[in-house]
Amino acid sequence: MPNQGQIGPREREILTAIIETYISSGEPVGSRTLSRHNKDGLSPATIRNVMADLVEAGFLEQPHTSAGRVPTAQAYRYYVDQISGKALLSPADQSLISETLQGTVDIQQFLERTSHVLSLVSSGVGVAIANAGPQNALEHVHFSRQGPNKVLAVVVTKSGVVHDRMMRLQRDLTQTDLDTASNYINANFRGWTVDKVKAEIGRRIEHERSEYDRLMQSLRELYESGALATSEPARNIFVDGVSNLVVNEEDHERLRGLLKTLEEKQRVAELLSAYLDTRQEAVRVVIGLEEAMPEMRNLVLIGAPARVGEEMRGSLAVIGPTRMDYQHTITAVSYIAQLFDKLLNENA
Amino acid sequence: MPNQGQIGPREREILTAIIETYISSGEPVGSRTLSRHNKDGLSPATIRNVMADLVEAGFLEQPHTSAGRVPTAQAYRYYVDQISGKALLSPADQSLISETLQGTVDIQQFLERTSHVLSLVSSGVGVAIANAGPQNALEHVHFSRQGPNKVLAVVVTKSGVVHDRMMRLQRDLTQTDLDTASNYINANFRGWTVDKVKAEIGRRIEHERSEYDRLMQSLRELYESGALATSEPARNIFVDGVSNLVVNEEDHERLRGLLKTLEEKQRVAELLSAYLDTRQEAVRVVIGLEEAMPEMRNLVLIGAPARVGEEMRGSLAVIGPTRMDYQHTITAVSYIAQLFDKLLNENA
DNA sequence: ATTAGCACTCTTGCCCTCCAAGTGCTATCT
DNA sequence: AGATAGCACTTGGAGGGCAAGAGTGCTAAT
Repeated sequence: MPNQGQIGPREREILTAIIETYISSGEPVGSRTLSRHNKDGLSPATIRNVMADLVEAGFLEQPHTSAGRVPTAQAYRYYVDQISGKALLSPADQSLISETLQGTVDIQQFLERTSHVLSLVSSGVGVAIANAGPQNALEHVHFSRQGPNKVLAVVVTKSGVVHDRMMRLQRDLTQTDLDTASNYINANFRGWTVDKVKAEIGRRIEHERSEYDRLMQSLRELYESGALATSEPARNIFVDGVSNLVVNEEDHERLRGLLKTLEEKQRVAELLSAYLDTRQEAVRVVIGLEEAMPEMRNLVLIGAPARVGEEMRGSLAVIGPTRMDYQHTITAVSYIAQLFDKLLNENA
Repeated sequence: MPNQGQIGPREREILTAIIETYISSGEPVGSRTLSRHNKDGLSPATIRNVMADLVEAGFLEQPHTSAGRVPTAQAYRYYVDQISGKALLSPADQSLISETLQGTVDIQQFLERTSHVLSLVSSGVGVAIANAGPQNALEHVHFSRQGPNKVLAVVVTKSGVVHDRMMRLQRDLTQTDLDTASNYINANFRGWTVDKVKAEIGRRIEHERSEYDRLMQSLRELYESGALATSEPARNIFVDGVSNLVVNEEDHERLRGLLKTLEEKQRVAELLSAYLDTRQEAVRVVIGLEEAMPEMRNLVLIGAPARVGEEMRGSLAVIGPTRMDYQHTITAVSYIAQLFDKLLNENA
């Protein structure tokens, strides 16, 4: 990080102007155009001098000798730090967001709409994830016999997430067996976290070896078929607005790779969890995304964790081009993150 | 349709050769190259004559005067009719497909994997839909109180589809109220189709006006909150492999529009339901997709209905470029459609 | 009926030139 | 000393001309 100290007020102003011009135009910005569009009448020559310094300090680079300057990742980083927390969301966007999110019936739908509206108000891809971690408290389970050896397990957690799972058992259990089992689980373990329930049931069926206890046999059967697995992560990952990325990407091969990655929702989830700390409160802007995934060069992640209910946490983010309206997007993400908790408690 | 009769065996052979060459090369095919690559040593001049006839008959067109010929939609149509039912799926693909689909736990997952594998074996977008029409027979319902005025409704149909829905009621019902209601519904209506159940409950609560019947009040409350709505169609539509389309599309604006449409799964569903008759048995190839959706120019739909269980029907399809390996894709779609019923009955 | 020949058309790639935009440097101004 | 004006230099992109390649239609010959 050379010459960080050289950033005085004049340099900062010019750097900001360059970045904003570049964001809106998409083309390398030169000293002349900048001097024209900028209100304070600095001459091109002066600006050139400052630009040279900024190149030196690592904030700008030039595609080739006689072209304008383009902001580097470092410049975006600096810019984002400068503007953070300054903006207001337009009333239009506010109402678009709250109208879209109002009246959702469950978390999945809420996440889906969140990702959608994120992609609408930004120029990037909207992502919304519920970290369906096993830390969720059990509300109740329900088993229902669907046919010979076929059982449907429904696991509901306090936060309102539903996991349904059709299973094939080794042995055929009657509906009465199943009801006995679910009553047992609900009576004993309501409020426990799902993984603790799982562990405890495992312990009990291990301990209670008597082959003649019908309940224990049923439990064992259900346990071994994975009745309590809540991990179907792909169901709780929503990605929307991929088409937004088409505009800024000229290289077909790269675009294809990018879309492919975004289609593998699991990888998107990894990305978020790598960069978003669920304990942090504010919006986070990650600028060098290509370090984690090379196909994501020139993309930034603007994300925030979101608390839902008591225990359940989620993340939401926009993945968009470095050339994006940071101010607007950051504000939008922050706004939705704040709504998250409130709306879900209201509606669900 | 002018001059359809002009298609003799010679013309047909040449037309087929042109189409296949064009599919594999992607460039307008001229008489010279065709005469070289085609085993029967016809001279370019002869081929030119035939080509002229084929242009006349509407099977070919030339982008400009001195370029080769390109097949028209009519040509693809003809070609597909010729080759239908001729091919075998490669063992590699067969095992890829069955390995992917084996071990699925529920319909959603099955559909998801189907769309994925369809996109893998073709050069297009894989689509799988469960027509969660209200014609499904009710297996049982289950209501569970999640908090003040908050109720989770789970509706399970015979075919194993689960609809869960978090509702907000006007009045607060106790879990006992809810259990009474669900027992009532399960005892009286098991096996009915969901829409008939809905209609009948509507009739009964209308008829039984006594305000003092607690059960009826609960039912009314649940009914009015939409407890029996099974229509969250977007949950049962899976689209995968959009990135495949990037390769063949050079115009960014069109590509963007296309992706946008594909992201609106509802529209994809409309497309399938417009062109696929669930009563038909075989694979259907639709060639002029732009008639229904202008952004889908140069795309074809290769789809088939799929029966699942008894009543439940679904559709699966590939949406890909006109320039695709028809033989291969048709066979794959047909193969998976046949597997559909079998696998789901086995596993679920 | 098929083919060979030929003149014609059209696209593509290439090279060349010109031009606009931008730069760095130096001399000058305040 | 900082800001500006002037100037020579660089570079990518747009446009024009040119030759090559591929393809066509037509006519005449087999």
